[in-house]
Amino acid sequence: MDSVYSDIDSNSCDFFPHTDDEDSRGSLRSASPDSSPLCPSPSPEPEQQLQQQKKRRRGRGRSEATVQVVKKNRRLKANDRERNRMHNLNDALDALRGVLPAFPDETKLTKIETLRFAHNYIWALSETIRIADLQAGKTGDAALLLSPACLGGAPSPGSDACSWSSSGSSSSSSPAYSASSPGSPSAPEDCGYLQQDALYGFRGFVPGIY
DNA sequence: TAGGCCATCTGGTCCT
DNA sequence: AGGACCAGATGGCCTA
Repeated sequence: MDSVYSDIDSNSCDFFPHTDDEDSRGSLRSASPDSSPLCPSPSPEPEQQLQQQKKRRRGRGRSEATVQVVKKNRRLKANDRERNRMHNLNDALDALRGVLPAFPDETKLTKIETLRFAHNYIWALSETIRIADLQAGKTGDAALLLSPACLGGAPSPGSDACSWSSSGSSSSSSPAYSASSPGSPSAPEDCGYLQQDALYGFRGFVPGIY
């Protein structure tokens, strides 16, 4: 709309130097503070001050300029909160990127890629567990395909604690990216893509749930 | 240069 | 009333 705040915002990213109270007190000297209608300005100008005071009494207790400044300050404060909120969101996304298996020599995942990859990854892990359970039930062998550390807490960022070993054969350290839609809860019985096809294909992944 | 991604601003809505 | 959350708009940066 207007670029009034563009300069201000670039300078107010790191901190918000003053509060609403400070603003209403400090920058509203032209318009008298709303908190003290009975206390006139120290140097009463004859005509304009009287008119402003009349305006104040007529209105809701605040002059137009005061309302504008208060609005502007609220907006700046809201901008600051929104900025921090988005920073927190980005921090959480970074933490998620750190937990996910890293691409081999690839650029940082975008936001949407991170979310989709995490979705696929969780789904693939759960599939692995499911298959492991099935196989364990068949053979009576309780061999786990994933280390218990992978099943319990979150792996430390960048660690290999959850190295991909869905079958133990052709795993390498590559993550699994399901190119098919993992949104479907019913996974196909043939889970070979967990080791192969699912890898590196998620950028073309068309999610069904987004 | 077009398109994708991102950061930020902004106004609206909901919640406490 | 104020804060959190959300979605749309906008402009900058980067890459194919």
